[in-house]
Amino acid sequence: MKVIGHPARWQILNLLRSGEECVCHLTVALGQRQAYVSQQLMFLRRAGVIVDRKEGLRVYYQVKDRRVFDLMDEAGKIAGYEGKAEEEHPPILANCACPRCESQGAHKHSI
Amino acid sequence: MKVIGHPARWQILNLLRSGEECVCHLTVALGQRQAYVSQQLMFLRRAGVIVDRKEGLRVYYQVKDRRVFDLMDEAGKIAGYEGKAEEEHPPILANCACPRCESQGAHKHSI
DNA sequence: ATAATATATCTAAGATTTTGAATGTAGTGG
DNA sequence: CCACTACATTCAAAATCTTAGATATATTAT
Repeated sequence: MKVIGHPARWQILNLLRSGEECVCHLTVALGQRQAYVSQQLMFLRRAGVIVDRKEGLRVYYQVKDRRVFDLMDEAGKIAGYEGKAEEEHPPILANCACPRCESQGAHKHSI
Repeated sequence: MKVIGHPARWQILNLLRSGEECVCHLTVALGQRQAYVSQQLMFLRRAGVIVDRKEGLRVYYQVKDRRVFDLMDEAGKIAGYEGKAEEEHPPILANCACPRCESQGAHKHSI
């Protein structure tokens, strides 16, 4: 319960709506230090909300039970949080070096 | 969010599933000091989850938006909390002096 | 007005959570 | 083996939350 009642954690979970993401991506998306994000991920992992999958150097996280999203939507609605949650997770970040973001839209050859 | 992620508050909300209850009833039901219960009620009130109605000396509370119960049920299910929430709110307490409890089942003339 | 009852609020100590800083570990490439 | 990268963990200070104790307010009765 209190697991998701935390801004950074809530944000992380929203980012995981579209599927699994690597720590580096989440770090860029949150605009926080890596250690901090890792801490929150540890919290969520220990609470059994997310699971990790290692692939080489990278670690990918995804939610264990997608019903948490329903819960978040419900909570959002009750709190009168108008912004439809489904839209707040841009899967591609311009300044992210993770594989997914690198491959797509990586036209940053400007200045 | 963190509003309901608190044992006493969660309990209070469960007690309010059956409708409005007075503070004295909630106090007996929780087995806590009156001031403590009142504090939690203040918390819930300020968070906009419950509303109060005064009637003479008594103050009755009820939830503002019953969808919080759906939220609680959802959360309970996800957390694997088997006990079906609907059953944990005995409306009548033997040792409660509030009007509702006094009127009914007040046969406590035994030892 | 005084007393009694039901509930509310204030305060501060204690407990917990959050956050930053430093450091540790595990894969990968040279 | 050494260096590097991506991530994890530990530790402690700072912020926040919880709770007990004392006290205040409002309503009713005398």
